[in-house]
Amino acid sequence: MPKVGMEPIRRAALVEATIHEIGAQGTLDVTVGAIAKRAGMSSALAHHYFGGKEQIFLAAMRHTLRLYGAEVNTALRAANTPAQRAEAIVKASFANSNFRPEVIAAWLNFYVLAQTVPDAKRLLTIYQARLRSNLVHALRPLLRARADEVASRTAALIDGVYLHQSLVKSKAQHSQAAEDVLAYLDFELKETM
Amino acid sequence: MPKVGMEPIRRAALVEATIHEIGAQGTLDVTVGAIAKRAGMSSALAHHYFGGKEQIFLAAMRHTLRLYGAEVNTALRAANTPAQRAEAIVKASFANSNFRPEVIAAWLNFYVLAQTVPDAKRLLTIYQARLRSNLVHALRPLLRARADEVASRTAALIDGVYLHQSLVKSKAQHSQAAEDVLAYLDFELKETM
Amino acid sequence: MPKVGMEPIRRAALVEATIHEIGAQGTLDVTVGAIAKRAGMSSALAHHYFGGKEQIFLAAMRHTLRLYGAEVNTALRAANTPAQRAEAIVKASFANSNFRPEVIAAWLNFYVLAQTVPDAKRLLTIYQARLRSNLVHALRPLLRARADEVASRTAALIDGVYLHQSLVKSKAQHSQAAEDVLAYLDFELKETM
Amino acid sequence: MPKVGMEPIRRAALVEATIHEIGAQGTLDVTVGAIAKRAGMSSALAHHYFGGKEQIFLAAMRHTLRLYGAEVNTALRAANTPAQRAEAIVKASFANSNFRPEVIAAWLNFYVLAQTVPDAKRLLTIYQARLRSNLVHALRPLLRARADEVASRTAALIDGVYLHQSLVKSKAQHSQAAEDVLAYLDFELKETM
DNA sequence: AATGAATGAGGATTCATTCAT
DNA sequence: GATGAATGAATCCTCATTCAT
Repeated sequence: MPKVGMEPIRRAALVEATIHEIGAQGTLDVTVGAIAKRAGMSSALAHHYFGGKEQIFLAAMRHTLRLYGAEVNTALRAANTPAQRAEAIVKASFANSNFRPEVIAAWLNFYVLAQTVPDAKRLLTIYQARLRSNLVHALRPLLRARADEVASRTAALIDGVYLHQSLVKSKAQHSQAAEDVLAYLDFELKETM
Repeated sequence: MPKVGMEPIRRAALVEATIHEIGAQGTLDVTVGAIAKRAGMSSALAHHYFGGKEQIFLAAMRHTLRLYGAEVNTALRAANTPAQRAEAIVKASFANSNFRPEVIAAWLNFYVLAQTVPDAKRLLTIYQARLRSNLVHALRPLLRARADEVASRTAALIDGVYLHQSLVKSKAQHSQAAEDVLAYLDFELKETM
Repeated sequence: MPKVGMEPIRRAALVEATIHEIGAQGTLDVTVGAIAKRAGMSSALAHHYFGGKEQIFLAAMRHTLRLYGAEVNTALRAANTPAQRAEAIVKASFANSNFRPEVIAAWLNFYVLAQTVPDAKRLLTIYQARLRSNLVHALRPLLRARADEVASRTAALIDGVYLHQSLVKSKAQHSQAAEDVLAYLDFELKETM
Repeated sequence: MPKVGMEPIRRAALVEATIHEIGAQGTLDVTVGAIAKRAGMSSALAHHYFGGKEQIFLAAMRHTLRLYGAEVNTALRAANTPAQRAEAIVKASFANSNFRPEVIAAWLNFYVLAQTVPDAKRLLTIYQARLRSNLVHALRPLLRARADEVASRTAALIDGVYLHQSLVKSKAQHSQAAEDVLAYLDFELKETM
């Protein structure tokens, strides 16, 4: 039992536990105690490391968004043409790591958190801006003036698919979801060529 | 002051208050007391009429969905061509009565409620099925086999636009939102003709 | 068990219990639960009626100060000469109802509360001002210019005697304490005559 | 940095920090963590050196009383006549080092501590006895039989002035306070001569 | 000597819900 | 029909204290 340098380990465990707990309950109505228990520690320690429930939630958000961002970046780096770039972004959005029931539920609840907690709103806004920016960048060479419009629509479509998926607790069919959005993109792109 | 016949009035007042309260707080974390106060009665009476908090929420959901359904039906009745029918559905989705901050926030939270409360999930599922069915019905003559796909996409797009709007507390630009989705539909339809 | 008009009864019971509890513990470190229990109700009800611990304390202070003020007024009304008035004030300060262990301990702790809670400080300041004013008024005809000085000193002496008494848990000897201060006053007055 | 011989330094730092913390908060409701932080060490170390919160408080009391005692002794050694001795005691009571806001607040809270902790009561009782004894000793040659009475009164007056001062957060006017009590003493003494 | 890690216990506060009137 | 009265249960958070290193 190491007694030093526990902080990053504990924090990571709590963040992980928070996402799973929110996912399991489908609500932000989870107790710090439940999160801490799942993370294998006392609720007092959770408070010690994060200062409060809200900060725990925010850390979980940051973690989720960071993971998502990393997924997108990795996918982008493997893409060579504009079309591949756009496709990469969409596929990353529905990658296995993101499109799991608990993450979908967490995502939905982050939107709720954003209604109340300014920092949460800020995080989500940044995420949306980055997503749109990535899409515009990929689509500009192909769609010119329409790139903005299509990017916005694609972004909304992605979130809409997530929202729908939150109702279907059955194993999330990520390939299906990705295909759905990709079909739309293809449609737009074929049109132009 | 008649003592009888108050029930429907009280219930309506509570439902109305619930939506506003959820909208104002942006959360389901509203107290029965706050709802009852806004509705001008004691929380005990709220319980008397609804039996519990969950039922109050469900009533608020039913009310919201019913309003939305009515809006769609009215619009549909004024439409004559398939294209007009599709357009009517989209426009109704963003009508003034639906696309207001408090209703948007309530809508988001209904999705959260659906994660926990089976009846809530059922209601939302019914809503989605009806929306899709309406869209398919309208689009079939125009898009044939692709009608299902486009209907699904349109439905997801509508919800995605709602979700995005929940982050922008500024006065919801319903016309803008409707145009957004309609542009997509036009795009699909022109393609075919 | 009457179910209506309980508020004043409950509030009075809580105030009473608060003073006794502070007296018994000798500290402000009493729990709302303990106070409520002593008053025969749940802590939730205590919060319902007072809004919070601080307000309970403040109500207890107001009650104590009001009782003291009443004692003084009653005594003053029975006094005819200036000398009798001064004596009445001192005697009232050490009357049975005030100079009991629990009240003495409460008094001490009110001074502590006043370090933190502005309203508490205000109450104590008002009490001191009134005491001094009463004394000055009584002493002016006898001591002329020295009335202010002697009044201040008498007031400080009264509080000092209280403070000393807080250390002696044995049955407070109020007559002794009153005599103590009265001896000082007599000394001042004889000097002048 | 020597690892040995730290104990007295650490203890002194903690005692000092305790008085300042109590003074700053106006309450005994200070955390060991806050005290330790102010003293520049971990709360674990504070426990290591003192064994517990109560002992830290008691050490702070002892320190304060010892300082006061030293101040009195120094002043007494410079006094030659009985009258000078009495005056010296009073002046020492309001010396700059004692009559500062934080010390006044600490003093008040020591009285509270004495309600609960027997050792604290013992310390305060000893202090009072010593003060009275010093005063009696000084006053006996001048006042004979009345020395006891006047000593008691003076002691009570000193504490009363402290108590009043605890309400006035403005810079403690020690000279004023001392004059106040000295005026009383002069009055008693002139009377006799 | 010194501290980060860790927790159990406790306390203020909130709230849905029940009940007597 | 309507409400004030009342509470149990739950939750966040704090803190003194202990312990391994």
